[in-house]
Amino acid sequence: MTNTGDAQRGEWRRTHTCGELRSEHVGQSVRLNGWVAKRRDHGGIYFVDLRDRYGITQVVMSEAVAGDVKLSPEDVIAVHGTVAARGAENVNDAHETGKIEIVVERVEHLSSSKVPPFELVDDLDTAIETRLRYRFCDLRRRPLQRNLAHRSKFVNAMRRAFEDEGFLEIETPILSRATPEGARDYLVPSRVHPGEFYALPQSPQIFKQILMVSGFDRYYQVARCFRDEDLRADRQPEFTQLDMEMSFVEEEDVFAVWEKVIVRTFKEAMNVDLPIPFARMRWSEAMERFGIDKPDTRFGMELVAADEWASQSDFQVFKSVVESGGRVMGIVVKGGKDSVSRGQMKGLEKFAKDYGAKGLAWWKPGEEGGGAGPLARWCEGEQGESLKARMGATDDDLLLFCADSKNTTWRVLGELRLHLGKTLGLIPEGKWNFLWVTHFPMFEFDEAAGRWFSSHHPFTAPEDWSLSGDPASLDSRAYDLVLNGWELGSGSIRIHRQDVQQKIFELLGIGAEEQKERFGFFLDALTYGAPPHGGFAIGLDRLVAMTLGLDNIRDVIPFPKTASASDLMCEAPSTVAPEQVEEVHIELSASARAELARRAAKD
RNA sequence: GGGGAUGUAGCUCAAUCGGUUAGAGUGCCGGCCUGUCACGCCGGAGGUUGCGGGUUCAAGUCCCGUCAUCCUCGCCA
Repeated sequence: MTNTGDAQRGEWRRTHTCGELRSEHVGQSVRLNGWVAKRRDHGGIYFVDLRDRYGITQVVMSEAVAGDVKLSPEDVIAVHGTVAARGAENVNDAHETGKIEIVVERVEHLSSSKVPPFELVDDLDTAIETRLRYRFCDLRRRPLQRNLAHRSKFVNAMRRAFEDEGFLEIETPILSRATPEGARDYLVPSRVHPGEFYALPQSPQIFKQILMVSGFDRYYQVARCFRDEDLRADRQPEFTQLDMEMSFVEEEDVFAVWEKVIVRTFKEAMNVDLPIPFARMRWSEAMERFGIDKPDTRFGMELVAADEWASQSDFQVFKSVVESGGRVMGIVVKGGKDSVSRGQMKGLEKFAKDYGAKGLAWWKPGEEGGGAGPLARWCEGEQGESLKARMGATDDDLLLFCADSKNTTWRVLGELRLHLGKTLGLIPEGKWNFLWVTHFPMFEFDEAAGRWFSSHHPFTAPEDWSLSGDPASLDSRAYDLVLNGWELGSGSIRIHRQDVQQKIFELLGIGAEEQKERFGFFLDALTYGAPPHGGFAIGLDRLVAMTLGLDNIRDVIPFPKTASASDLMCEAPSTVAPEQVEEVHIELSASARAELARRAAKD
């Protein structure tokens, strides 16, 4: 074996990748470069599986060649040799290159590897912590290489689709300014302006609206967004949106562009044909039928209103809830008489309580003695028959009810429905149920803060530009795109009238002074010829994860952070030199200093 | 900020009621082997049981604290 230093410069360079060679190449003299995936030493003959991101090719060394070769797993080597056909009994169908192998004449060591912290195999079950610490190894594994390749292909198809629709990709600042509403901002202290901070954008919202004012009537961007909030499986502190905005449009124009883009992307990146148009549903219908604003429409078991029945029943709990303005609703578990045991009912009751229910009333009409469950005694005779009729239930079913405030009832039954859908296996595979949810409420009242908040964001246009009536009853022109119960993205028709925008700010408790201070430039822009406009942004990480069948977005992000927003590989965040802190005019609090001292003492 | 789970060899896990020298598989290292592809056979190395404290004759095991990771509620316009 030789080292690269011995070789003529460039002589080691590959003629083919490790996924490329086939029977038709037999006889050719080739050079391959790659990582040592597996070694099988038979004494007189030595097999190596050579891996790169294109595939795996088996290379064979005779004793004469292998004699002084010393290979470790994950070493980077170059092999010079000849492509040979394998005998019929030695073909390996697991690899696309399995009909051939390389008979090696010379091996060069390009780089050696320490023993990796875990085996770089496809079906790995190593703790995510270790995988993230050694992400450079983890990313070498084929599943992650495939995920990122898929992501690239996906994003690329989207870009081409937007370009072909006449959209321009325009970049907006990462160093921006803090916004009072919404998520917590990531802040960057200014060196030049003592005591002042940039904020990383939660989204390019204001910039893209200003681009509309500037006349870039079709904008899009693959935009990185930052939100300093606690993490989840589908949430990272920095994430990517496919962001877009367009002028002179209404809802259906935005929907039509996205349907075109998504159909094309699914076709090009996955060869999946999606039917369009996607379904549309008003927010109020989504809540009433599914109890949630992002319904998974792949299965039934929809919520059914039982308020009327409740108000006529003798069950005081139900009756009083309806009288005090609450809701009584239920879901029917088909065949639940037998498929849901009494023990499982306990679990469902706890589940319901975890989501705020005071209890879970249930009834199995078919069980002997007029049915089982807490509701059975109120369902005798005609009462029971009318409830069954109303719910569309039979004696084989299980009926579950929640009686509470409107929001709690929706929530509990909506979550219960999803839970049962999953655990009872009611959700069919291979379906892509896209759904536009429209007409979200304009505002929500926050009891704790004692004021109104925008349901979407404060730039969302109202259905009624006059904003007359009770804020609670106003519909907005916000919309979400939902796929199989996941919220993929959201958008709205925006406010392009300065007077209306000011009114909204006032309603949100942002006074004239604060408006000027926070949004002066934006309100100003609206007075220089703002076209009607609207837009949408899709969470790319989620969409890519979904299309790969993953329920965690970590595996479509090359360098994700942990639940405590740390990067285990580069160990961010980190302390910095005291001078660096001073330079940006920052002083650490006593508690921060104490924490640092405590950690330093441990090390 | 709250709740739950986990933490033992490089990796994945086991270790009975608190009781001998903490085991297995895999990986790694050495030897043998000419057709393997989860190669095989023989041998070997490898442990601060996350960290700190406590209870006990005795702690991987029980208690308290702490750290990390995962899931989740709040939060995420």
